[in-house]
This record gives sequence, structure tokens and C-alpha cells, in this order.
Amino acid sequence: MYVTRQADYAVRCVLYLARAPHRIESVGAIARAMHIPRSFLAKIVQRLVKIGLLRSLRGVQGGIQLARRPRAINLLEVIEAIQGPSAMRECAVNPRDCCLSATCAVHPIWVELRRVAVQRLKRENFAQLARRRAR
Amino acid sequence: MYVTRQADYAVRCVLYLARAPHRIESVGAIARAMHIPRSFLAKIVQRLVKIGLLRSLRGVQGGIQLARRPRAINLLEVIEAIQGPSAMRECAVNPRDCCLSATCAVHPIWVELRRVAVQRLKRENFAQLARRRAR
DNA sequence: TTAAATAGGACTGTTTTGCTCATGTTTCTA
DNA sequence: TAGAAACATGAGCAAAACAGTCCTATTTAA
Repeated sequence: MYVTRQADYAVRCVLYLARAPHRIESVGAIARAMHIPRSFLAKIVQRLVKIGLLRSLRGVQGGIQLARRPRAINLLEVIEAIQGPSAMRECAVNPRDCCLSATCAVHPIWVELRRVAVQRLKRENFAQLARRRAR
Repeated sequence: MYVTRQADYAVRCVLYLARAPHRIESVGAIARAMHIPRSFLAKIVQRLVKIGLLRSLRGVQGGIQLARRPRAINLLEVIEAIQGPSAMRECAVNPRDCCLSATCAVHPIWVELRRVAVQRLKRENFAQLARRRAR
């Protein structure tokens, strides 16, 4: 369950939007606020739009906004929208990729840890996150 | 907490040895049995020897063996021996690497998930693993 | 002496990651 | 209706990580 920087950027972006849902924000403003390279974020946003997590509005005064209420979006789906399903070891997602997994004593542990992480990330929604303040 | 293939190889190797502790096995034999490229495993073994997890004996009839009892070796230390400490996001290990981590709402989640994984991997020792049979 | 083993270092090819750029399209507004 | 401010799309690129090989020691049992 490695999270790429790209997915982290996506999370930050959604988090930013979740703090002012319904508001339309420009990618540039979000990039500045969240310390993300602007044109890179633009690419990331494209994917989030395409899968229907964000809505975009073109033209002057355009920008992006959440397509759903923050509490209806969880951490896992944002991460997987960018990097697909992942695990500590590929075999935990796709056992066929590993010639040993059927007889491997370690395999069940990868599966278990993935399950725990997935559960936790699914439980965390962006309404919670938006409320949460840093320590 | 991504686990590289290299670390996985290390785990398989230690697991193999844990099934016949005290026995001296050649790297070649282990490589064959565990489907690991031989010369690659040789490099991996070097590191495990250097940090004192394995003992090696040179010369004809030489090979490697565990330096401790299987139940005194846990999964985490083998993995970290190869790839160092890891997490879903670097900031969970080293908060200074991230300019946001102090105020980031997501950061505590990375930390929490890392703690869970580390705990679990530490709890699993190679005596358990060696006994364990595939589903 | 020789063969079988580890030790060590240099090196290489591939993939992933992180990111930029150029160009096009849409739409508000003056 | 022109122009500026947005997003959309695809190509491309550099650096790092990853996976692995190879060659040359060195050691040691037989």
C-alpha cells in the first residue's frame, strides 16, 4: 500500500475542495495553496474529473468543484482513482502474478495487511478530514 | 509500506532456512527452491550476513545459515534490513521531508497505518511462518 | 591442486515517477 | 466580437528506483 506523490496531491486537492464544497476553485489557486506544481495538478484533476469525482467548468470564472458531498467521498477511492489498487506486494491484489502465492506462508500476511489498510482508508471520508485540524 | 521484490526474496530465503535451522544451505540451492535469480540472491544474502542475521561459511561445503533461532527473527527486521524503514508516505517515517505534515489532516492516518503494519510485521516470527502451511 | 562455495564492486537495462510544454477548446466579459 | 482566463489533451523527458548480471577475488574441503 504505497501511496504515490501524485495520489497524495489528489488527496490534498480534494481536501481543499472539501473545505468549501460548492465553491468553484481554479486549479492554479489550489496548486498554490497546497504546494503542488500547477501543471502537474492539472493532469491529476483531469483524471478525477473523468471518473466523476470532480466537476469542471471551463472558461473565465471556471474551475473545479466536488461532484459529491465530502462525506460521500472516502480516502481510498481518491487514492485508487490515481494509482489503482495497490498492496505491499502485488500478489495480495492479484495472486496469479506470483508463482508461489498458493503455497507461500507469507502471502496471507500481505493479504491481511492490505485488508486492514483498505478498510481504514475506506472509513475515512472527506467531511471528517476537512474538519480535522493538525495536532 | 511497500515491500520490494528484493525484500520479498530475503524473506523467502530466511523462511527457507528457518525450516531447517542449523543446516547449512548453499545460495544456489535456495535460489532454485525459492525461484530467485541466483546471483541476485547472492547480493541479498551478503547484506543479511553483514547485519548479522545470517552466518556464512566459505569454501567447498560452505553456505549460509541463520545466525539466530527462527523465533527470534521477525518479518519486519528482515524487510527493513533490505529496504530500510518505509511507509505509505515518506512523511510518516520522516515528517521533516514534508512541508505540510505539521498541518496536514491526512498525515495522522499515514502514521497510524504505518504503526499498525509495523506492529503486525514485528509480531510475526519465522518459527510461526515456517510452521504455517498454505491455505 | 582443484572445484565449489561466498565476497565485493561495477555496471546495465527497464520501469516508474514526477513533471513540463505546446496546442486546442470553451466561455465570460468588456 | 475580441480577448483573456480557464480547463482538455497528448507528447515527451529527466531522474530515480528497481531488478538483475558479471567479473574478479578469496576461502576451504577434499
